[in-house]
Amino acid sequence: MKKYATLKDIASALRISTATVSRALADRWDVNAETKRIVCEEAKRQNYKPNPIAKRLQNRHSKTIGLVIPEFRSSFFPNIIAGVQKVIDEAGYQLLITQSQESMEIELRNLKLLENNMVEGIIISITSEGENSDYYQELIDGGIPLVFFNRVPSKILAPKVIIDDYKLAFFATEHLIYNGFKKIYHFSGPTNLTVSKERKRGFIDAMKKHHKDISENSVLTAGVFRDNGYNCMLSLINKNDIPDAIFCFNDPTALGALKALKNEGLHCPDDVALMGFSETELAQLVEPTLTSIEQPTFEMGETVAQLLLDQITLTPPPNPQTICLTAKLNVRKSSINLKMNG
Amino acid sequence: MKKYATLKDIASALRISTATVSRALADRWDVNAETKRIVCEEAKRQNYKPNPIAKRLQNRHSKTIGLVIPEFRSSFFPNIIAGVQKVIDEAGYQLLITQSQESMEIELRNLKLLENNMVEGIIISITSEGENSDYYQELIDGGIPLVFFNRVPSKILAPKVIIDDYKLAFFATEHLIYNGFKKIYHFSGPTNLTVSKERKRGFIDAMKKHHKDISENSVLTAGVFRDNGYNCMLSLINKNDIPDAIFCFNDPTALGALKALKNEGLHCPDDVALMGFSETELAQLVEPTLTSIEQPTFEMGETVAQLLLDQITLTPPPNPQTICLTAKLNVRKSSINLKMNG
DNA sequence: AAACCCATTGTAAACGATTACAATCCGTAA
DNA sequence: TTACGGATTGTAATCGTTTACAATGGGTTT
Repeated sequence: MKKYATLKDIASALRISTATVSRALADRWDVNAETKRIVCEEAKRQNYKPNPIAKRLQNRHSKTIGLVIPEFRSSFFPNIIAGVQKVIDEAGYQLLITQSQESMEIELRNLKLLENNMVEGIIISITSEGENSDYYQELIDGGIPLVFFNRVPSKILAPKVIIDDYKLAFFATEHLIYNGFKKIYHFSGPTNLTVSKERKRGFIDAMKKHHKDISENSVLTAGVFRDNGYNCMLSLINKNDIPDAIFCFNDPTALGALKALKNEGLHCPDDVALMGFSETELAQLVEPTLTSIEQPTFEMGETVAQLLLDQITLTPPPNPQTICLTAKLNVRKSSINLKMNG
Repeated sequence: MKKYATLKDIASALRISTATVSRALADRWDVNAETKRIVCEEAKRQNYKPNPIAKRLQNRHSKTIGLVIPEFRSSFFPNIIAGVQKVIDEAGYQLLITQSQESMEIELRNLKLLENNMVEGIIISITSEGENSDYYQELIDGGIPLVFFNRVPSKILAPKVIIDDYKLAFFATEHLIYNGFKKIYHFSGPTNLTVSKERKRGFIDAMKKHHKDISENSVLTAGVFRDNGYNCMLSLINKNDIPDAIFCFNDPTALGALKALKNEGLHCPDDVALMGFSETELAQLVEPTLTSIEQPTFEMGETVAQLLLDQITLTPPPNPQTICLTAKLNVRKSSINLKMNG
């Protein structure tokens, strides 16, 4: 019936106390060398494995941290996970990964699941649906530090790792302007996300700076998925309101737009130039290759993990800071003005 | 100092025993309604959350299962995770996800990590590097059931979920043959993986059946990554040994080959037709779109999870069975013979 | 010989929850 | 009045491990 051998089993087999067995296995100085040998032998014989649950109950920390990400279908989040894992591993912590699938409800369930597993902290990028702000705050108040990255909530005071979405969107837009495109549109992300707002603001300010026409039609709310970009592009085509270039919220929406163009017999960048954001692996594989902003994903993972570890291990925990990483623009074929550059 | 409120805290605040508190919170019949009310009130006031670790220690199971996958950069494994998660969730279990990054060493570390977390079973797809067979057996013998999918070990007796790689590789090859391609090559996977062997066998048998030339040059060992396909293709081009069509081990290698072709100014399918396997999302996005075998990933996840739950919950556990799911061939542009079909 | 130290081991409490069993109180039937 | 049953609560053991403290026994010092 019993699956595991316990300290008690070893102790009774050797007719000594569990305390001695525990000490022997921990290789403590205050136990006889010969006793150690015998205990270790018996432990091996019984295939003893310490019960980590009992250990945790004893020393009251799980050495585990939780991760909540919206999805891992694009290469963006997996790369971040790799960075997180590296730092976490080195610190002797374990990582519990969950996936919210862009749903607030699943996110909430995941947070509770992690809480139930007594994680010592949580790293999270919020869903495109919105924030469970109340629960974030509850967790923090309850002693479980949260650290946000990429998609961060506005109202919560906590460490965050982001890139300067505003500046990069500004650059991206200027890139399109400098390339000679006239009618430039923006497919923006979910309205409730800060990143969406920032990128949109960057777009608008860049357009204004260069005195480009900008109407209410210039910005369309798309979303985060490929379908969103596809539908947006399609609606523009149907309205026959076709821009020279589009700065898309992210790569999936840009790829969706690209697909719509192809389906309707239009060409990129000849008819419509496209530009993505966040640099998924696909950007280099599609035809034409996609201009995009490359975020330092691995580094972002490392940074956010380190911030969380600081919250957990340092006393008192450092004040929440927002770290802003730099990203870079990768120019590829999808944004090159053929009319202008030959 | 103390982070969490415990039963004892509530008990002493109300001057009753922890037993009563425990029973009240569990909403048991044998406790006074008024007491229940008071206890619940006090619990809320102190923000009491039951300690799951203590619970686990008590009832001696973690209600957690582990998952080890090689990577989640392609959409293949993420889809499987979604299927697993659905079944697991419904059964009231939790999922601990780990990533072996195609490394035997990391896989071993992950297995130990899961073991230390007292998972009640493990779902695993082995790395392309090889199998930790001895440890798999040790875990199984130690009472932690393993269930394999997709990439399965040959020597271990355990439930498995696969597709009929042989048959599908056979079909895939025939598809190329029927399309009129003459010189057909195969980029095979890592030699130690069963799937590699099976797909290769399917390829060879199909070629033989149709009396196609097949030399030792016809099969090149590539690997699982895009780079592997790229390098293989490049070496063929450099040797000027260019086939009409290539049946690739998987989509990444096919995409790598595609990239090499493009770089060298060759065209697909005009010069070389390509065919992938396992159907990542990318297949439909690249130019030309990639013919591939579509595996029922979500269903595979559901199936493998159910097999594991059976092992855990049923007594006696059912005999290990190997379930073979069916897959389908999605014909796209990369394998259409333009010379033949106009 | 008394006092003390050192090495080694055991005892028992603790971590937070659950639960078999016993105990208490009150009302009611005999 | 006694005894019994039901409702409610408490006591204490248990899960597997760690650890403060006490205990033992032998050797050394004075």
